[in-house]
Amino acid sequence: MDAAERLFAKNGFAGVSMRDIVAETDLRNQASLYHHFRNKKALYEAVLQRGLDGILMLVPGQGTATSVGPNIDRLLDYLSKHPHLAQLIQRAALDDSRHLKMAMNSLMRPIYSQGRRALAGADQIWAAEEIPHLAAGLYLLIFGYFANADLLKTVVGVDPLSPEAVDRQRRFLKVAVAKLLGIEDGRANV
Amino acid sequence: MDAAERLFAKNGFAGVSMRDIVAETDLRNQASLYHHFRNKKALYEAVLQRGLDGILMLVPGQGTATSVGPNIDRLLDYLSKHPHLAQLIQRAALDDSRHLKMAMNSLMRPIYSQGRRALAGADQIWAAEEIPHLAAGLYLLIFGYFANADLLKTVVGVDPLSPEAVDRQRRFLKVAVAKLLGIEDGRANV
Amino acid sequence: MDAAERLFAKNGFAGVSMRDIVAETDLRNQASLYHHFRNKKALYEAVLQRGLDGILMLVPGQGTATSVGPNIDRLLDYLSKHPHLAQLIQRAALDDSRHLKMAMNSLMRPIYSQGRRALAGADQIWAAEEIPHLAAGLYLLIFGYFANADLLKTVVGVDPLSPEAVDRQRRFLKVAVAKLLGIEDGRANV
Amino acid sequence: MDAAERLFAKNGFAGVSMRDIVAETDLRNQASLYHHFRNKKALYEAVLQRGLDGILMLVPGQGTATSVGPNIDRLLDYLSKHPHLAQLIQRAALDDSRHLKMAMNSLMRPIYSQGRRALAGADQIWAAEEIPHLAAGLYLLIFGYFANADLLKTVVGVDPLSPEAVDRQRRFLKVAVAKLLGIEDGRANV
DNA sequence: GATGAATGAGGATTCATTCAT
DNA sequence: AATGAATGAATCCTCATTCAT
Repeated sequence: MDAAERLFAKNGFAGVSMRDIVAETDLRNQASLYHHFRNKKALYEAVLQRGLDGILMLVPGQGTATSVGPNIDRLLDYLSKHPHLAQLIQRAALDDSRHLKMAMNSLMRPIYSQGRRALAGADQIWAAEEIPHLAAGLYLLIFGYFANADLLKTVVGVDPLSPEAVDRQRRFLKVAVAKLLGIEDGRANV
Repeated sequence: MDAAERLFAKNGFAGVSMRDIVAETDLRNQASLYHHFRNKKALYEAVLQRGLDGILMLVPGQGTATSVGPNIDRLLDYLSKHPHLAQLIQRAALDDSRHLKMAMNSLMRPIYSQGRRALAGADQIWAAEEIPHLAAGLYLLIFGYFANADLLKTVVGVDPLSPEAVDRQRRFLKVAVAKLLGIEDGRANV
Repeated sequence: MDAAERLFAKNGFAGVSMRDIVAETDLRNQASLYHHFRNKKALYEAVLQRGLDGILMLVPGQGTATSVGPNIDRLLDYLSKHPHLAQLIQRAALDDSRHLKMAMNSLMRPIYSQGRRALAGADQIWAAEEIPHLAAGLYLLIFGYFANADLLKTVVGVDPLSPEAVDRQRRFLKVAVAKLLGIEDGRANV
Repeated sequence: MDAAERLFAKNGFAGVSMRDIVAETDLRNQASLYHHFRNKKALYEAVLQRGLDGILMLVPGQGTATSVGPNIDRLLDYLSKHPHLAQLIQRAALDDSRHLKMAMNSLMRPIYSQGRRALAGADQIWAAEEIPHLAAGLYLLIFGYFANADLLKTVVGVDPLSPEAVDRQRRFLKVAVAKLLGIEDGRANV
């Protein structure tokens, strides 16, 4: 349910009542919801899984050799089109990280493989033990921007989800990632 | 109240009841809480403000010229000693970003000033309009690591708050920030 | 429906939901139940009536002269083969005694006639006004054993429905009834 | 709570709602009830325990040599003064016999000791293995009369709780018990 | 300053039942 | 005859808050 996704993203699991959700629905009664989902948690998990699935479809499957750049493009496109998603995931991470374990592993895979490639190169930027920190950092840079869009808006005063802002963030991210991954050609494709 | 801070950080405002808080206290009655705080929201805001104040004491006041490096050190020390704080702030950002506006402005000030100094330099890495994205990115890299400690633990399998992990993150951050700010001396002080 | 009988016997009318009943059925939907019974009460009454009918077939029709002994045998056989029945009836008696009035009248008839015969004899054991108490007592001795089988099991620690226990109860009842009805030949047929 | 006792006795655990109970109380709100009892089950068990305690105070403690007769008198007095009690216990026996185990053991103790005394006598009426059946029978005769008062009323048409009826039942019980325990002097003290 | 009791509103969930298919 | 979906009312229980003591 789209309504549930928006509400859970904005208010968190505990901050949303079944009443609230039903109120944004054609259904006239909470009982009807229970016909489709066994309970609130089941609804929440369905919403979360749907969101994660959408993201997982963007990242290449295991074994595929990829560079990070196109992944960034795809992620930014998707996240800016699904503005609640990053918040939903951020909240899920705070509430109960187990829900996200599988999805996160998949998400970080390309970063790891890219990191390993960097390690194989001549100028080792990162030690092997630093790769998880790098992966976490890239994840935070990408998802955090959208998850904290509200905060950014009130602090900076500009809508971070406007196409122009997203484009700026895209350019920023490309350069930043290139720098972090040690690809010297700063403004080129990564 | 320390108990309240921990609970709000772990479960969010809506996910914590006055009863939960009282249960982790010497107080035997919810009514006693109302002697110290007008209502739940007042308690929450007091907790949040106390947390933010601790952080704001770390960053230099307006007008002080600072480099980012020492700030990173101070922040990492403080956040690793107050493990709930980053979560509390992340939740506050998701729940209602207005609470954080002032604190965020102060936090980002040194980054802005550093960014402006970079702009004044010969090799302009970032355009003026990208400075907010840079500031957000640095904030995410620093705070996000702690806010998502639970997630990191379940994904990577290592406690991100152990002294060794924090040290690794410190080294990683220093290098990353140096790269992002265009200070070429990668492993040096930033 | 056998499932309904078992459930109503174990949990009482209010303690059983239509969902519970459907769950123990081939039917996949509660709506299907309403095809066969107008509502929950109708289902309950059908179940109860079916149970009572089975018992009423055991006791002789009006006007038939009977001794109590064979009736006891038939009742014990039947009740031990339908272990829920006594509970169902006991619950019905507690919930709404009107349902049982007719059945009870029929059940007590042989006791009354036996009692009247006793009254006609030389040694009047019971006064006419005591006959209802006697009838109630015999009813309690016979049905109560099965209705309280669960309690007996937890208190005595032996399954009261095992063939051996039922046989003991049968012998006990025969002697007890003989004594109460004033038939001196204690261990003989009553 | 007296109101709860009456309601639970009449309608059973599942047949009584917290609303119903509150409605028969000075309390204006269900929440108040939860201040005194953790949940519905706790309230029910408190009510049941209070009822059982009242009965247990009537039967002599362990080791005390007693005859059954005075116990019958005391029980009849008490049960007729607390008309819901027998129903409550009967329902508890049907719902979950474990609640009653201790109370039942205490109740049946005098019967057992009396039974053992009978066994020691010259004319053994009951075999040792029949003693539990005898005890159960006496229990049923005594408590069943009150537990099934409603049923008796609709069948016989006379109020079984009227003083006259209780007196009749008392006389009936004394004779019946004397006969069952093999005390020949039918109308004498047992 | 602390506590036990009370309370109205709302929390999630289940109830018996109906209706279109 | 059977089912999936819907629904209003009721279920138990928790919420934040207040008040007298």
